[in-house]
Amino acid sequence: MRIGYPCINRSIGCTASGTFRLASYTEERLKETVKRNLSCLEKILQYNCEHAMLFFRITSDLVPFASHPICTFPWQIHFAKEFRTLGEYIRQHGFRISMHPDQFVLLNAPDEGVFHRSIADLVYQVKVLDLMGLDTTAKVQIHVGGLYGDKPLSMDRFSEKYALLDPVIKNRLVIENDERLYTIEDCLALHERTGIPVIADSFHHALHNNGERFVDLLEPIRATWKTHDGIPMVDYSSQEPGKRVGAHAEHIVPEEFRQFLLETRQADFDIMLEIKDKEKSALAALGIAHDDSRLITRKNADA
DNA sequence: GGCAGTCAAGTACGC
DNA sequence: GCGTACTTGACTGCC
Repeated sequence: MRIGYPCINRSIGCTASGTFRLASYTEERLKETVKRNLSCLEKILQYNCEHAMLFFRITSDLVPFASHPICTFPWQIHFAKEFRTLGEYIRQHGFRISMHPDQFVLLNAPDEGVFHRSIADLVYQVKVLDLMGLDTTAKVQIHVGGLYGDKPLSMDRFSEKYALLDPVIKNRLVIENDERLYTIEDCLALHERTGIPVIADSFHHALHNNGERFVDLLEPIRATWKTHDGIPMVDYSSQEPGKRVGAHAEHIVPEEFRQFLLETRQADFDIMLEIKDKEKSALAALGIAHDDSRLITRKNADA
């Protein structure tokens, strides 16, 4: 078990998500921004290494507009060396890496344009992981997509579109349950039809489910991850008090997290803490999990 | 320097 | 049918 947080580190004073307005796009601007982002990503990984946080989600903004037609600059070639160096660092220290395209990536969209733009974005995200030389345990997680007024049909369309994907994308893609439309059970059903691994979000599951307990789904979920996929990834969060139902917490709730570790103790997986104060909660989580036998520490990861 | 409006992309839903 | 929420940080223009 590794523990980590997504995309942003609030402690180190830089961001790997720097971007700019489409209207101010220039090749120069892109180069400067990507250079800064990659340099900051290196700092974030160093910070994570020092604190034994070995799971990290890389921001989709690492290369702004990478999948937009305006971006014709060969960033893959220009920054190949930087990506390779980052990848070496990641492998050397035993990090697990994920990426998460945002809501606009919809494989099951009936609109062909939306579908093709989604493919373009997946190509970009997979390319980032490939340039780093990471194996297929590094994943790109997406949601099933929209309902489009007919859920069974929209699930059929997901399977059909998934079948069309390049193996390079398929090897990295995993599907996640969401809080309103598709449950873990829906994702498991899609796994049966496509072979795609299922990444569970425990918080989304609490808000939208088919009556099953989260712990009872861990074994069926684990079975969707093959050896080359690595152990399952799990997204974890809790409710921010007083906010809309589904709003992610500002801080980890230690007692809740301790209970989560206890309930799931028979399963092994990597935990992504989707909590707003990022590395701060991840540090707290590591403290809570320090005597959990599943936890991979920096020492045994380096060894 | 600080603030508020806005940002590539889509869908669901209420009116 | 249309506007807004969703979710989010950060860019950008304006004061």
